[in-house]
Amino acid sequence: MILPYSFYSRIDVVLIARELIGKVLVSRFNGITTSAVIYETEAYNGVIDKASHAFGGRRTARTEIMYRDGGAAYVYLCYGMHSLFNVVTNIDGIPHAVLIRAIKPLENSVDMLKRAGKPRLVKGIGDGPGKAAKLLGIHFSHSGMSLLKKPGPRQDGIWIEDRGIIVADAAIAALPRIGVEYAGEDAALPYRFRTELYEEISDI
DNA sequence: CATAGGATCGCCT
DNA sequence: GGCGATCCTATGT
Repeated sequence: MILPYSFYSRIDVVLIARELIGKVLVSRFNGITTSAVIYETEAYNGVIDKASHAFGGRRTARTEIMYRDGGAAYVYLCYGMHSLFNVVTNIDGIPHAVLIRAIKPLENSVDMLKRAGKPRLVKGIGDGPGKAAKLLGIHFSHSGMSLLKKPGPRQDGIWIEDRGIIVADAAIAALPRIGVEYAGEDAALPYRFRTELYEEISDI
């Protein structure tokens, strides 16, 4: 089933980041539907989180998306070349987000390989936030799209499904986030979640 | 208007 | 492990 508003609108972005492990991220662009299992995420805890783009209540044209009601895509350009895909959580006015850091291709991997410019599936193909977004064809111009409804077969869209995959807490490591050294004491918070279960390229 | 720097990646050694 | 790519975004004058 597609994850509903009630999943995204909750107050605990760290819990949501953990629960997104094992969920299936799906995109449909130009009639091509691709999907992948999420196996690494990071929580960004709004205005009190020094690592967040919304720290201190900062509002700009870019970060405005994060202040929206839960269930929207926040996609931004990093290092001038990588689109990084985030899920907006919490309710209108509270800028929580979860960065999707790693995915394992599921359906239509051939199309994902084309996007990645790779000849075949290899370990690590979707390991990294820039690579994950690229595999699914997600671009920073898609920032603000709703994740709450499946598009029609000819419509573009991004959504997340729960397909009943259960990942035990014991299989999920809580780690410090990557690339946020500037965030002072918040850099050490265990807001990154990762499981090794989907790192290998094989059937699920 | 000018500028510094970034929630990264891939290739090189 | 080091470095260059590459350009938007935020901030400051």
